[in-house]
Amino acid sequence: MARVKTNEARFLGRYDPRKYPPMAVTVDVALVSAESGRLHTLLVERREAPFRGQWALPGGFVRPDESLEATAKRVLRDEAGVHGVFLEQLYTFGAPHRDPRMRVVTVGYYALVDAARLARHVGGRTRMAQLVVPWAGETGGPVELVGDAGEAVVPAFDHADILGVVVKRMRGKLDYSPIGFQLLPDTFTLRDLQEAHETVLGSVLNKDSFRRRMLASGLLEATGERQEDVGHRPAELYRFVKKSAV
Amino acid sequence: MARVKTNEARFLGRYDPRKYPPMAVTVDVALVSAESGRLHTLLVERREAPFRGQWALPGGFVRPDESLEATAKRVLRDEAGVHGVFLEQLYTFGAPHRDPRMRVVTVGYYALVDAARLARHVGGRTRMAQLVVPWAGETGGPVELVGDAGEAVVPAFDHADILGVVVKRMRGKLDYSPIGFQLLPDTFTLRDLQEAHETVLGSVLNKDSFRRRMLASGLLEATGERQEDVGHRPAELYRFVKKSAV
DNA sequence: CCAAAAGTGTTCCTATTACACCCATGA
DNA sequence: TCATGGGTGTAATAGGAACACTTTTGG
Repeated sequence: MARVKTNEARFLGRYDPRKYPPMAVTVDVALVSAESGRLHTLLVERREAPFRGQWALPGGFVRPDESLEATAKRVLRDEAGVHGVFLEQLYTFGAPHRDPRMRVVTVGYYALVDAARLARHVGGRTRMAQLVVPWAGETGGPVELVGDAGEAVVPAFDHADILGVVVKRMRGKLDYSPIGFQLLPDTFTLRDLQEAHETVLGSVLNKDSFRRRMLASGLLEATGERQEDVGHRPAELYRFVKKSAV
Repeated sequence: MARVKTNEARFLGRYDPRKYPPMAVTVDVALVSAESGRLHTLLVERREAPFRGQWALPGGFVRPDESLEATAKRVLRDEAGVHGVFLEQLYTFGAPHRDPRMRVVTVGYYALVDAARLARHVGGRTRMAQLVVPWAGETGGPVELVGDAGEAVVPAFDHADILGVVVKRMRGKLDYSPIGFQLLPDTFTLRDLQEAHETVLGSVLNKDSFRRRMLASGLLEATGERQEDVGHRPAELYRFVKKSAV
């Protein structure tokens, strides 16, 4: 055992990492929200080549002593100004020439926030773009991005593909995982929640069964408060509660 | 607003990819099969430090002009001797000190084969180990590995964690994705298929509803042939057919 | 003829869907 | 009082689970 350790120590001392092909690892984060039937994401203007002047997902190189998730959190904080949101690893993209500078493998993450919070952090070098999904269900493929005026926004790198995987993942998880709540503020009505689900899925849902399914899930807690100034009967406001283990 | 800009400016100033210490990207592949209620995976003996003499998943560095999936296929071919099997990206592991040599980010893949085919490629520097899953459902966590004699096998690196994610992923996908077939030879009985599912899930399934569910899925095609020499009524042999788009 | 496992028809149960109707609010 | 959407009770339906039963082989 000591022998092995000694051998390993000697090996590590002689080890030269530079003989391996240079490769960079980045993390790109798709920050997504849903509002009035539309999915949005936050983009950052690139100030340097490649793709200078184009819009890209918030992202950055992984630092030597930083975990992948820590990189994602840092990027979200520094480039998008948000923290404490739902964040999950998505997929890793490593096509040889996806970055013209050098070989860059990027680990894609996606994060979910409510629309108001996303809008609060737009400005300067960042903007929002709407996701238009040109495929149904979980077919998959890149998404199209359009700006406020309906103009096409062509993202840098393979970020349209990354966003496509985000939508596919969200559609897949929505049924069995409480990610819909992540797109809403702290309190929300059942209709808000249903709209968020419909926006992600790109299809309409049955009102009654959706209500019952959500209430039966045990993930919702009535706040006792109601909407105000809504021009019709005000809906109950609910809060998301983590399902407690039995 | 100005605050955000300042952050971004600092961010840009700090980021010069050339300054960074080298980072390596590897691909590790968990080749899994199921037989008589047990999940197995193929391990390779490490001939060099770190973890010299220990057992690890087949893996290797991503080459400069090689996609991640190409690396996975090469590793499967060169180290495990199999090709043309189900292969899917799993998750990317990048904890800072998971490899003592240097910072190594590894993209985990998993591949599925039938047990006979896995056994055919064992020998020399490779062995099989049984996966023992110490958690129920999709709780998650590392798995334990045991050899033929029941002895514990401690894998190198974080490979026990990777295998844990494999099992969790398989359990999640089994219901809505035709991955069960990938664990079986070209023709198989419905009981074989049910056993494979039960092995992955770690729980027993209802015979009748499993049969009907599988036959209704349209993914199975009766070959017209039957088992031979089985000591009881021989079962129909089925074949997996890709669901054709309407 | 018996044991063992394949395969099938029927019923039960549960969860979703669909429909109908009442409720509460602003205008 | 009307329009609008929230909220609820009830019936219809689909799919899985459970059970009983028949079928087909080897011994």
